[in-house]
Order: sequence, then structure tokens, then C-alpha cells
Amino acid sequence: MACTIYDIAKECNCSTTTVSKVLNNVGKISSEKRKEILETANALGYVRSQSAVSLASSNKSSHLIGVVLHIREDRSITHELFSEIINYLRIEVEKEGYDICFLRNLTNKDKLTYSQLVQSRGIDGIVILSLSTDTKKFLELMDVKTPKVAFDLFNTDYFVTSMNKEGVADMVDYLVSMGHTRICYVRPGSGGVAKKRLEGFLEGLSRNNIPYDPRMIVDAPYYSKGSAKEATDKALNSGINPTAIMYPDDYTAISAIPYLRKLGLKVPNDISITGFDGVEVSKVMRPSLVTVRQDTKEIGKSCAKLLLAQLSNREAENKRIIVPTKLLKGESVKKIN
Amino acid sequence: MACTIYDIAKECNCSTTTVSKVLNNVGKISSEKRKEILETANALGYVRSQSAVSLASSNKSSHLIGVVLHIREDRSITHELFSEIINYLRIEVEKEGYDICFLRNLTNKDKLTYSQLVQSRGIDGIVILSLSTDTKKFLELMDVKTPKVAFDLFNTDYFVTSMNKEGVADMVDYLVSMGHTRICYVRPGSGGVAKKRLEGFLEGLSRNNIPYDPRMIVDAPYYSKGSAKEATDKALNSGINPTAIMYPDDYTAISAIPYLRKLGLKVPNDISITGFDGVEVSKVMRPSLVTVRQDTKEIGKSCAKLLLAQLSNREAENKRIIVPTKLLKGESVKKIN
DNA sequence: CTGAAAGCGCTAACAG
DNA sequence: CTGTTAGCGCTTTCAG
Repeated sequence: MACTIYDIAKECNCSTTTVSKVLNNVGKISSEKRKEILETANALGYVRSQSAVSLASSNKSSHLIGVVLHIREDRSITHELFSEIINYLRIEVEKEGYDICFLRNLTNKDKLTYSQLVQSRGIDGIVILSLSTDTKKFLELMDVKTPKVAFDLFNTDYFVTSMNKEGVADMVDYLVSMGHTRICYVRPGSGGVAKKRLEGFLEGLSRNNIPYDPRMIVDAPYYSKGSAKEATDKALNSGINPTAIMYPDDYTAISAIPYLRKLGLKVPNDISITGFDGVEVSKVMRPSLVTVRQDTKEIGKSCAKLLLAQLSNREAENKRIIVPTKLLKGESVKKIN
Repeated sequence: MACTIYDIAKECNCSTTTVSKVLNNVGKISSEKRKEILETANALGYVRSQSAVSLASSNKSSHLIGVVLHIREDRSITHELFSEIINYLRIEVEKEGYDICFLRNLTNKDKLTYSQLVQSRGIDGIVILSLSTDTKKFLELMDVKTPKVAFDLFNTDYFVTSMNKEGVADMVDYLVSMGHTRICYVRPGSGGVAKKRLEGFLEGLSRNNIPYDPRMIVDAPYYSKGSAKEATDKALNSGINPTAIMYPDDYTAISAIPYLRKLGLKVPNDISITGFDGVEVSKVMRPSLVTVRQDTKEIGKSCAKLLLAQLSNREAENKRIIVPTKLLKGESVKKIN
């Protein structure tokens, strides 16, 4: 059934070394032999055993890219942004013969380390998608020497992120152009991305000559149970009587609509709202959401690029890729005044 | 750096066989030796090499579960239903020490077969998620002898699906209870699932004593560019002047709302609509969508169960698991009459 | 340009 | 209960 390079060698009256060289396209082999070997390999339905390659080769490569999803178990890959990034990443790495596998989520309780996990499978490269960066186990992951690239994490050598600051600043521009000045900004924590976005908000205010009032900023987490309510309540009670609320992500904004409605506020007539991410449904729903689109295709491709560069020992021109965002206009913001 | 069972054997003055047995928890080893081996393994930071295990063990198992996503490249894992199923599947199989990796999508052009792909990585089991079943390459996948389980595909031994028929029939019950009788049903193709759902629609009409009119059924694909428009146009021009349209999935239904609006029809005041799947946003949006929830958690767990049963040579009690659906009420259907 | 030989780290009879 | 001995299928010096 399973044909090995040994079978091919016998068939072609040569050594396994020669077969191996041909199959890997290395060394100098006469084109006749090469052709013969390739043909019999094909005829015999030869498939290379990854395990054997991985075991024998000096670098122990398995041609496997590990994905770490550091996020609530029930969201994980269902986070639309992440699933899109992984999808485009996958398309790119598959072109180079790599396959993608998930790395188990390790908790502080596990004796196993990420380093061991990676070693055990001979993982060639790691892609890290994370919304938070808190646990000890996770920090350990940062020290793994395997080539890696992270999305939205700034404490790694290689990372990809969106132009968060510019995206938010552009949004402020847009809101101001629509007549809004009493804008409430919902800040989702204090991580690197949140920080960038906040800078963008302040920059936006500043360049539109809108005086900054600390009450404009309220704190609430990314989309989760109750986050829309929390953000909305804080915004409405902030004391600035906002005409627009900037939510930290689309799902929180979308969830806020019925909640606002319950409070007697209709979007966008009574209050304008914006999201972030630009998930599929934001364009399709009604009212369509004004949001900042993160270019997941470009992000996925960039992650692949940075990883593949490391894997082939090419120096990447840049270790950090910052992907432009795009303002998506819609119906959730009303022109006022 | 990397410690092997050979190192442990030397340290403990025993053979690699003994170490192997202890590590795999098989055979009879004195509890002293066992303890000693376990401790030094731990002390030396031993990690088993999957490649070596896979190569040496007779079944060539790699403890890898392959996932085949047979769907448009740009949707793929971003299909919310699929990403949820995979997520819950993953949680289950990881408990048993299996990891998940994606299987490349093979087209008819590829010389490589799925069988070879699976053999090459020593994949232990396959999970198939598919919306269509047409290509030759895909049919080939059905013949692979590796244990497999499919979602929504009826031509495999082991499969998991939702109670599609009952789900649709229940929806008809609900629409009728809300006063609707001129119901237009959008049929998404003629595959196994579409067939079951159609049966449900007819059953629903029948048990509510609503005469069947062939014009009630219109054809349009699952969510894709223009599918909402196509379905809606056909429904409105069907000649039955529907008061309710049943779309084949949530996203198509959601996209139909602004299109209907453009035609001057407001949901639900002028027309009622329903979806299928029960994606996250269907509950959160406004108007919330009346839909049939597919229990992705149960589906994912069931897939894992059927696969793990085969992998451990346990006979699964059932080779087919049909997961109940749940009608999610919402605001997109109006009570009339 | 080609081949012999020695492993990679582990499992699996088969003895003892 | 424990060890010996072959490999699994492939890569990799090192000769020729």
C-alpha cells in the first residue's frame, strides 16, 4: 500500500539518497535519473511521510504552523476578526506547503509549557491572536524561540496590527463633520491597542479643536455579556450628554441599539453610534453601522509574510507591519445642527 | 536541550522499553521504577516527539484530527456556524490529546488525493464541514478509509446534523400561529439538508391545513453576494403575495431587510421574515430575527464523540446523531389578521 | 553526479 | 517485571 523512497530506489536501481535529493530538489542529479525517479514516484503513488521527514531532518520541521487563540473559550475562533485573519493566513501559508494547526490553550495550572508543546509537534512557526496578555503562561509563550508573529501584541519582535490610532482619529473627523462635538469614547481596557486608539481619539479632538473633557472617556470591555449596557449607561451618565457614542467594536455597538431603544433613544435620530472592526453584518444590517474596517485579508497575509520570512531565513524588510484601516460610512450616524 | 527516552533510561539504569512503557502507561512495571522514571522525566523536562511516535508506532497515528472545510475560500472558517462547530469540536478532542489541523482544500486540478494528504500527515480522523458535495475530488474524500465524521452530509457512515425538517415545520407552526398563511419558502438548492428542510415546510403546511401552492417555493442560494435580492425578488413575484418569507439562513434574511426597505416594505410591519441558524447577531440586532437555532455546541460535541469512538475502536451506539433545533422568537415576524 | 552507512526518537515483538 | 533487537521512512555526512 504505502510506497516509500526505498521502493522507488529499488525500481530505479539507485540509492535512497538519490531519490531523496530528487524529491527535495537539491543537489546535482542527472536529468534522466531525475525524470525516471519523478515518474516512478508518481506511478507508485508515493506520498512523503511528514513524521519521517520531521524525525530525520536536522531542523525537525513538521511544516506545521501553530495558532494560539488567547481568548475566552466560547469565543475563540468564532471571533469574526480572528477567523478571517486565520483564513487568509491559511491561504498564504498553504501556498508554501505549511499547514495550520491549533495550539492548545495552556493555563497556569498546566505543567506543560508552550515551549514543550511546540517542540513536541515540531511546530515551525507560531501565530498569536490575543485580546489580552495577562497570564503567566502566556508571557512564557513570548519567550519561545520558535519563529512567531503576533496580531495586536506590541511586545514581540514581529507583529502585525491595524492603524488603530489613525482609524479612531478619522472617525472623530467624520463625527465632527457630521456636526457632533459631544462625543463619548468607550475605552476597552488599557492594553497596547486600547492605548493607540485612545491616542487617536485625543488626536481627533485636538485637530478638530474640540476641547477635551475627561468625562468623554468611559471604560467598558470589548463585546461580552452586558458590555453594551455597561458602556451605554456610563456614556449616558457621563455628564456630557453625548450626541454620539464610539463603541470599541461592532458587536457591542450593535447590541447597544436595542438597549438604547429601551431607554427611549433611537439610533441614529436620537443618538449616533459607531463601531470598530467592520464585520460582515455591519454593512448588511439596518441601520448600517458606521465603523472602522480592519483589513483582515491584509492582516492575515502580513502575518504569513512575516512568519514565512523567518522560516526561510530571509530577513523581512520590516518586522512590524501596520495595516491601514478604512472608515465605513453608514446610517448609524446622523448629521446634526 | 531536547531530552529523549534514552536519556531517561540511562539516568534510571533501565532500558528504553521500560521508559516507553511507563510513559505510555502500559505493561507491568514496578511502582518504584515507574515513580523513578516519571520523576526524572519531569526533572529533565522530557517532551515526547510526536514524529518519532508516529513513525515508530504501528498505526502511524499522529494524534491529529484533520478538518475539511468545503466551502468558498473567502468564507471558509468565517462561516459562523462552522467556526462554532469547530471550536466546540476542538475543546472535546483536545481533552483526549488530539489536536486539530486544517486539511488543504483540494480541487480537481490537484494531482494529490485526499487519501494521500491524510496519509502524509498520519491524520487519525477527519471532520468534514461542507455546504455542497459536488466536485469529483470531494467525492474521493468519501472513500478515504480514515475514520471520519461529517456535518450535514448524509452519504457517510458517521454524520451529525440538525433536525432540519422539524425545525422548519416548527417555524411554519409559529408563522401560522401569528396569522400567516401566504408564506414563501426559499429553497437553497437540492442537497440533503435542503431536501429535509423542504419536507419540513410541506409537513408544516399540511399539519396546519394550509393548501400547498407550488408558487410558495422559490429557489435561491445560501448567503452570497446578491442572494438576498434574488430570493426576495422571486418571493415577491411568486404570485402569492406573501406576508412572510422564510430565508435559508440568517445572513440572507438580515441582508434582505434593507433590500425590502428599498422596495418600500418595512420588516415586520409590511412583511415578516425568518432566518435559519441562529447566529449571534440575530438575537442582538434590531429587529431581532425569528430563526431556527442550530445547536453548534451539541453538534461540535457530537462530531467529536463519533470520531473519538472510532479512534478508540469503541462502537458508537449510534453512527448518526441528529441534534434538536430551537425556535428563536423575535421581532421580525408580526402578528397579523 | 551517486551511494553506503549511520542515525532521528520511539515502539514492538520476543526473550528472559 | 525488564531488556534485546529490529526497525518506522527519511536525511545527512562522507566517500567515491
